Amino acid sequence: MRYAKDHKQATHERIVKTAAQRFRKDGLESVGVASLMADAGLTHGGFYSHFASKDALVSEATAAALDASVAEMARRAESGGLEALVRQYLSPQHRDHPERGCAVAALGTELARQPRTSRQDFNAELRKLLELIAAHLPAQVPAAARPGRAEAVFALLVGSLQLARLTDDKAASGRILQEAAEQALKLASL
Amino acid sequence: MRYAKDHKQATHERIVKTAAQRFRKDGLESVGVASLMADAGLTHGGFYSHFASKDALVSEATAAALDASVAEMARRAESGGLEALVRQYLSPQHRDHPERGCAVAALGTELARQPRTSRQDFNAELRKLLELIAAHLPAQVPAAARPGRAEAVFALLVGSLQLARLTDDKAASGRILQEAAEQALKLASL
DNA sequence: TGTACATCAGTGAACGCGCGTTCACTGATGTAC
DNA sequence: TGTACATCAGTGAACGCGCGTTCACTGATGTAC
Repeated sequence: MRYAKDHKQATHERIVKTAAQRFRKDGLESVGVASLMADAGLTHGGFYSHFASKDALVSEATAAALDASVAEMARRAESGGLEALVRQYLSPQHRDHPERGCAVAALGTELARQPRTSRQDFNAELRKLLELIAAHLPAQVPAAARPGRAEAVFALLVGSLQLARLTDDKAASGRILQEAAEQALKLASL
Repeated sequence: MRYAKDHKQATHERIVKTAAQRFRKDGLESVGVASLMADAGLTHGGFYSHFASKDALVSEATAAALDASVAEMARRAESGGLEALVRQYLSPQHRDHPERGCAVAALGTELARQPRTSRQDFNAELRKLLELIAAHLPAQVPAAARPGRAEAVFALLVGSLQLARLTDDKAASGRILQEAAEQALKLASL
């Protein structure tokens, strides 16, 4: 072959990574194939030698985005426990940079409208994320209660971040984040 | 005038109502002006004698959608307290019918990307909703803690409904709703 | 070592289509005489 | 009461544009001789 053997794969990953950012920043429908490929330093024509359709990219990029978040959250939890994970999730930086943050908080309502088959990989990542939280709940939470508790904690994180992003008053937004962190940790340890 | 004096206003409201449903069902960008007007029994040309732009309709229809939800939630809370509100919000019917449900849960991530000015009316409705929840928190919650607590409770509702809509496993989805209802009521009364 | 060839990642023109928006019009009906 | 006119909510053709997708091609480079 005329290119290094991992050349195409590297390009593929670059497109996915670019898409994962753009989708979280601008939404699934506002990001066109041409503008996306330009962002990745390519022309739009080559897109279809990498993906069967834009939908296929949406499916792959949203799962990749969530996968990266799960990895980062795992690192946080490893070093600072659930509290570190929660405080990072509900930080002003996360609120102000959806393009690098949780794909559920950034794209949740749009993804819910996506056909089931396009969401499979995303859902697998979501299960990993919930297991991660469940594993880092305080020791006193009984095993049987952990999955449900993890879901409630994560739901609170997602909802709070979205409310903080929706609110037009910056002070209120910061208050929501802080309050939610306290409530999330309280809820986790009940 | 050749039409009854409230004729145009009635048409305007019909378009807004149709849009409020379609947007919650299909998202803000998937709903075109022509298809929307057809749904309301009109042709697309007349749209601009009712609204300055599609964005103006988005702004008006999303606020109207949330306003209707707030009214319904107020009715629930009036008759059955916070618990009735929570159980209705986290019901399978609400999960399966976003077109008639809460606009935050249906459109939250898209609305967060909308320009500030387009979200003003929506945000006013959101504040009303939070005040409604705050007013129906248990009596023992001190006044100072109520706004923050209401935000956390609502965030949990929004996040849970979105997770229940995202999950591809129907059983897990139902479990999320039930768990969240318990946790929300617990969180409200701490 | 040097040259000819085959490969294929990436290019860019072109496609049909639906989008938001504009505008000259139609025709039903309230008002004036 | 009957007719002529003015109003204006709603119609539908047309606009430029960007969308997702296709495809004949280019040209850099690894391989074969």
